[in-house]
Amino acid sequence: MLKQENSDKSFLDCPVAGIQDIIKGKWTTVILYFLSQSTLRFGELNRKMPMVTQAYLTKELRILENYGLIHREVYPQVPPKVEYSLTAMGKKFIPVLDALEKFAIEYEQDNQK
Amino acid sequence: MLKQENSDKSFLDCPVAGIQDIIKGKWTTVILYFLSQSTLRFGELNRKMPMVTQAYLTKELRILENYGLIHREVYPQVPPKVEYSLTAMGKKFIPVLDALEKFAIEYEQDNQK
DNA sequence: CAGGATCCGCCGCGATACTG
DNA sequence: CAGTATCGCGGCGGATCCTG
Repeated sequence: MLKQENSDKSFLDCPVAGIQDIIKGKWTTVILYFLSQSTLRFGELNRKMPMVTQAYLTKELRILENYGLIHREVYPQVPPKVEYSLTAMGKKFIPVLDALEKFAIEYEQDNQK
Repeated sequence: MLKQENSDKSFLDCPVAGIQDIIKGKWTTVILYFLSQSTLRFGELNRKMPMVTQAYLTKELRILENYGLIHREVYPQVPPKVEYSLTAMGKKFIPVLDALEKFAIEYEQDNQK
């Protein structure tokens, strides 16, 4: 269930063009980062990023779910419990996160002198 | 010249939080990808991504320049000539591009069956 | 507890026209 | 050729209230 065709970059001679949409969300990489460390309940995840609203966090989670990167497991009980984890495809994104992390550290070091 | 403080993610226990702003632009990764292959004039770059407006391409280039990832070399001549290339910091972003490329290929393969 | 439903300001992104 | 200058729309991102 892809969100196809934003401005047809498909014919672009650039492999990364197609996935820009995935990572452009304001908190996508952060969410994926936390979920790469451990499966988390909604509340736990939200507590790790308190500046994000419930509503918006839900939205981004749905988007990532539609992209097939995260899995949403609902436990039918009271009170409700929902756990988020990376799918197989989501785990393939981890190298990107690692590279990003490495770059981020170098970037911030270089930038505070 | 960082664009500080959008919603203070700095205290977030996540290394990648700080650079989400850099990669959130609609064409950032594509621009960096092309420039990682070779130094390019404005027109050349624009021809490689024709669906992007001159105006907007200029904007994103300025942003990446302000972030210190690309270098803008102006040749004072008529007609004018401007070349864009990666800075040292920009080159440190290449591993991210490589990881993204790898992921993109796997992602798109998996998604058309 | 984990969301769904609304409402809304702002700016990302684009189209178009004009310059040195 | 490589930009600036305007103008405008749509939707991202957020606040706030309500539910099973």
